[in-house]
Amino acid sequence: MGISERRERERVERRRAILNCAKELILLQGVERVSMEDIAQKAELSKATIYLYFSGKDVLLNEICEESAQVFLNHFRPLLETGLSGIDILKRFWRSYVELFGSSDDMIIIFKVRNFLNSWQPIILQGEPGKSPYVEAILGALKGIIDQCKGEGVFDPDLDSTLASSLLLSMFTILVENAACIPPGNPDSDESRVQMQREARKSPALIEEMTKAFQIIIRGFAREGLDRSCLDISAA
Amino acid sequence: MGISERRERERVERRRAILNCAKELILLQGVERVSMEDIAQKAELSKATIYLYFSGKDVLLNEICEESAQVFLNHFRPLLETGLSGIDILKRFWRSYVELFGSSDDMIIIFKVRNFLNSWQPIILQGEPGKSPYVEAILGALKGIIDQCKGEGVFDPDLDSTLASSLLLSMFTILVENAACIPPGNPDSDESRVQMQREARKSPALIEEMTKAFQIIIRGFAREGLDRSCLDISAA
Amino acid sequence: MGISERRERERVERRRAILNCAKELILLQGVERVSMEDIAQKAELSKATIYLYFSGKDVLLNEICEESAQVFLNHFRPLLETGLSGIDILKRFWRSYVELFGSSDDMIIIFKVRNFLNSWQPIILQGEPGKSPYVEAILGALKGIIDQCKGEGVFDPDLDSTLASSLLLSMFTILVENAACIPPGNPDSDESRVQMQREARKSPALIEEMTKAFQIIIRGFAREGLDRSCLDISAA
Amino acid sequence: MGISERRERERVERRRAILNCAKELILLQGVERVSMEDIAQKAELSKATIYLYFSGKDVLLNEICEESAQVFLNHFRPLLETGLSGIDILKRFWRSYVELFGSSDDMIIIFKVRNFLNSWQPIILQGEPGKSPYVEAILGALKGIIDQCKGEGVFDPDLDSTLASSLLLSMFTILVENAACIPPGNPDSDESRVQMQREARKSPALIEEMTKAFQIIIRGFAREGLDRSCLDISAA
DNA sequence: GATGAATGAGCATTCATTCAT
DNA sequence: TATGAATGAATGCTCATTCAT
Repeated sequence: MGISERRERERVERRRAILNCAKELILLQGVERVSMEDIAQKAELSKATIYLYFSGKDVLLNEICEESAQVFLNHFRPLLETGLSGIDILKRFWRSYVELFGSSDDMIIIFKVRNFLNSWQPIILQGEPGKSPYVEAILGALKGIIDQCKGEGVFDPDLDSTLASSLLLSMFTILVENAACIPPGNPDSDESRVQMQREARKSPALIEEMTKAFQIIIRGFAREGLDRSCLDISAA
Repeated sequence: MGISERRERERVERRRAILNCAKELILLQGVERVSMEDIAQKAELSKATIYLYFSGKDVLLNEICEESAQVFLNHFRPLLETGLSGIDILKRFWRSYVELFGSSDDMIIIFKVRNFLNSWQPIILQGEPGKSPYVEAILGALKGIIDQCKGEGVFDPDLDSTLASSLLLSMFTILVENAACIPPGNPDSDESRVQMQREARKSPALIEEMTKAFQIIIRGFAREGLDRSCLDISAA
Repeated sequence: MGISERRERERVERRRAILNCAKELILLQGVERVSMEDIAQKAELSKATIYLYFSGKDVLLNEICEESAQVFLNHFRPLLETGLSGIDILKRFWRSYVELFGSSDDMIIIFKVRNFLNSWQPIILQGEPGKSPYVEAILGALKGIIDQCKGEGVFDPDLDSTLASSLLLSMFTILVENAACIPPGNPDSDESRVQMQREARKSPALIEEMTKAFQIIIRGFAREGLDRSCLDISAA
Repeated sequence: MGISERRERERVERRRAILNCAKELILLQGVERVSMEDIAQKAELSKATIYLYFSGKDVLLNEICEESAQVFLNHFRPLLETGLSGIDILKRFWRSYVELFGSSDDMIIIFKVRNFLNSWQPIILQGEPGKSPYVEAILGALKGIIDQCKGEGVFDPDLDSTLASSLLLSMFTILVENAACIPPGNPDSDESRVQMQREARKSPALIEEMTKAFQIIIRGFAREGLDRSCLDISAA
């Protein structure tokens, strides 16, 4: 009776297992160094089995990206309906980012994979719409927040919100790329290197650095003459 | 006596020839699609000969990057000794960037290759120092300009100039990546696609877009309360 | 009692369903492009189930061929007991072939699959006898007709009827292979391509071409000095 | 001085060696079972090296076919300029075929590979002209001979020479396919199987069989009422 | 100094077949 | 009886790098 449900559950779990292995490897070696072979080995499956769950490498990578994007989206989406001011939403959006950045690998994954998949395509304006709905939802949400800030007189009314959200996202990408190679020490093993990176991402110094960068961009968005204190990210 | 000099000169020329061929191919196909085979063929040399001049592909790419960085550096370095104010230097630095961006391929090369090489290394804190002196010199110069702006009370005194220069450079990278895929038309051939991109890079719309992005970052750097008009990039 | 019969009936029907799906796919994609996966999907069964009915791909294909051969056989077998002269039987045999060729896909199936299966086995002397009884029955009937024609003084008494029937069958194979790639137009979809081919097989031009080829072979079989008019296929 | 010549010679020899290995394997296992890996192994080279000489598998196979076609062409081309009657040329053409069939593997190769390459394309009317010049030259020559026979009143004036040459070539293909699997014995090894086949191709029985088939087709081409003795292939 | 030749290791993808349930 | 899941073995192809000449 529950047999098909169990099957379905197992299938979903296996899917997740593969995705997790792939994520792990991406963190370990970088997207461009991960092969289907590697993923299969890590997942203790045959290569062919991977293709049972994902029709191709690009699909798998996109799925990974989407999964992480969904995590991010779920993490900050509630903010959008709080009735808060745009700048407050943006501040909390940032806090979400930093939190996830420290506590999970998802932020690293999103931007690393995205950067790889789109290495010869613009980050925004993907060819086929709907292919990466969650990533696009993040972009859309970000743009919405910026527009709200403009509407509320916090951001420069002449600010191009498409450009602005693109800039922000790009900044995230760069922060991720930088963060991904922070530990300069001698990693005993691959596993430990990932662990070191995870630790490093929680370091107050790094977070402060990142926040500074974000702060700069936000200030750049601001309306002329605005009292800067209301942009202060560190403040609650 | 002049024989060894001629040898050396020829060697340098050959080096440059290889680098130029590689550049051309990078523009034509994108960094990740260029193989040593391609470069050798274009340079009308054997693959093995390439290895006589460059110990490996990464070294070759780094050198390419360096060469373009040198061009850029030479282009704006005179500015540094003009005795102008920091912000004026920065404005002219930007103009240099835009000029070169439109007239030569070097800006594309620098950032495309850099982005490729460092896809698993930090843009800033490279492992072995001194490996990319020209790129670092640009970074240094940029940092110097920012420091000067800080000193002159134009930029926020708390601005982390290392971070700031890194941010700027990252922004350049993104602009380049975006610009690289602008022509959405039907390229008849690879050659014509490169040509289309070259044309596109001169388009006022693109330059305006880029300038907006730069402007945002600069505003983000500014000291609180500063009259924004003095940051206006478009102004002379 | 009726239960096991129903079981058996269902089994037979399922078998046929699988065979029909496979046939469809063969027409759609060509024998060499059809995988067990495709067949299973089309039959709305699992791959493993297919193996419950057929011990392997080659057995399945052979069965397909047999089924079509049976259709052909049933179509022309009544002729054999009509008491007609050999040459008249042969003419009607040909008419049967052309009719089936135009109206069903069986002729295409027989010869395409046969050609594929035997690409490394002789068409005639198969290893294990009795493996393809219907195909052999066709060959046998053909041989019988030719022998009758010999007996009736229409065909060369020295004609090797085994060779002759083999030649005829080979000719059919070639006609099928040629016919399979007739529509040079732009097929909107696989389905429409099959439809186009079905239409094309009814075209008078193609039938005339095929008849010419058949006529040539028949003339080659004829007894020396025979009045050719009695070999005229087009005549009733 | 002769160094580059030696290089070139070696290159040509290597090319030939690869082609010969591939031919051997085709005879041994059939075209469809031969992989680039197999060829490399047999040639005692790495797979990559094969790609140094042939840009792809299809190119390699086509080359093999062309080489054999060239052998055939060179073998019978002198006939075309002898001023002989069409039917005499055809007879000698046939003798060329039989001779080569017995003494070399080329006839087997041509028709096996051709049959494979064109498994879903018509034998005649290839897509891109000039891709297989030698094969096309053979077809053309055959058509020319048939036309000459028509002109000389030996063949039916209504004979469609394109169809006729296609039929002949198809017959050759079938003879080859059949001959390729003649030895029904137990081959001790792959090598010995090929050897057995080579022997079998010289057997008078097989040659007689083939000649009969050819004779039938030729008779089918003949003008009505023609004295058959002049078509006798066995006669000088 | 230059190069033709060679290659090992790798990659994404496919497919007939098996087996526990 | 039926199947979901798994896989081993291929397959065509690429590329940075090496080395004898």
